[in-house]
Amino acid sequence: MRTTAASRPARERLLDAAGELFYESGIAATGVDAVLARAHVSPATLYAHFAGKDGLVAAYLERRYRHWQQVWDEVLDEESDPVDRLLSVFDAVVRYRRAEGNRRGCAFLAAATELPPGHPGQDWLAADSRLLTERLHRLAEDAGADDPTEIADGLLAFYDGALARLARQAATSGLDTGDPVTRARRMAAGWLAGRLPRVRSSA
Amino acid sequence: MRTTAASRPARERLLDAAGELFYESGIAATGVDAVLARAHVSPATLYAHFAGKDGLVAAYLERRYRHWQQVWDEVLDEESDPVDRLLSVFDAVVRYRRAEGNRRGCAFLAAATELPPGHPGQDWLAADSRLLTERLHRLAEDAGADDPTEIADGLLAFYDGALARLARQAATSGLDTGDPVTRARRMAAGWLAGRLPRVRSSA
DNA sequence: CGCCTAGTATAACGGTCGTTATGGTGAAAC
DNA sequence: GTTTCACCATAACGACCGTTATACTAGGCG
Repeated sequence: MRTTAASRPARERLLDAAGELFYESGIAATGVDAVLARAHVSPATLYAHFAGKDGLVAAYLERRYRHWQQVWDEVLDEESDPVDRLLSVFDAVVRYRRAEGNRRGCAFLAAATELPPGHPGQDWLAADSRLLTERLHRLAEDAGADDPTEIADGLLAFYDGALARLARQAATSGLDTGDPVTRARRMAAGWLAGRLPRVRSSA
Repeated sequence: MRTTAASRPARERLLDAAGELFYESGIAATGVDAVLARAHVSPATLYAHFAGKDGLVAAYLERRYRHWQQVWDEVLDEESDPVDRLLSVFDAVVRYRRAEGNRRGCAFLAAATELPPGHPGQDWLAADSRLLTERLHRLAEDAGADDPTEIADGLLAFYDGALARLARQAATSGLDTGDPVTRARRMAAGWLAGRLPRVRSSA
């Protein structure tokens, strides 16, 4: 193997470039040529590793999904209080976004509006939704909620609200009331307070 | 003028077709040819009425903005209770969406992720955000809120959450807990309850 | 050495994009 | 009745899209 002067292999360079460009400029708006140029990869190599652009898009979403899940896992391991564990989804978003400079909003929300119905990347959007609902449901059970489904669904409403606000901010760029995610966490904490059997006050 | 056998003039036919296709299939994914074919309009006519596709997109967003504002006005005229007037934004969305068959999510949220930064349609996205924040702020003042900015921002969080959920549903298509907008209204009403000086219970 | 692998560079493919040009047509205005 | 205006249909434009083909090259390994 060559890997071109001790750099990373072509497949990872492609994923790096795709992750940067798809996220920054949108999936549809980013041409294959731009990804190839940024990754310093020839067209033949791309199509040897992925099933065309759609395959690259799916791999890009898969990578983001796994990374996001991993960050949430880490945050979750640091929390012991059941309520804090429920609210950890907001802390995970804060940490996830900080790692890439807090620019733009949720890649999955953007992809949900960009990808056509049959696209292979849709599987990872569904996986993201499933991860959110199932994990929140389980954490609500652990917190002793009477109706875990309602708790999970309510928290998801706050979560989605924060993500949509981030997407809106990109266009508005006006005066904002701080970080939408932090604000959503605060509102969710208040909403949760009266709704769980026994609550220790959370940070 | 011809207007082609008693049908509507070409400009309105173009806006009708664009409104249908842009909303249904996305702005970037819809070619000019598709709009022309649906509107039964020749290319020269389009470019005589609009400044290219970008101009048509901006006009499409402007039309949606004005219609949305008008629906909200109507709903607002029917409400007298200050709290109901604050929550009218959710009722307006329900009515607005019902008029077009409840398909897909918010066109402005989708456009916010699709349009590049300098696009002429961005003005209408900003106008939408401004309408929401300013009107909610004024309604919060009318309701006698101590901190109208906080009330308006909180309601906007519920509102954005409902829209993002709609966008997510298009991809997930799983079992849903009823209409996200109605659910957001219920949560917002509960959130509002303890936060305003005097509250009559609202429907 | 010779083979294989993973990669390179360049070029072309057919298709579609947004846009413009050309020439024609029917109805209203003068 | 001629002009004028709004619109039509068709075709072409250059640019870019995603994709494939061709030919070449540098290490790893037997």
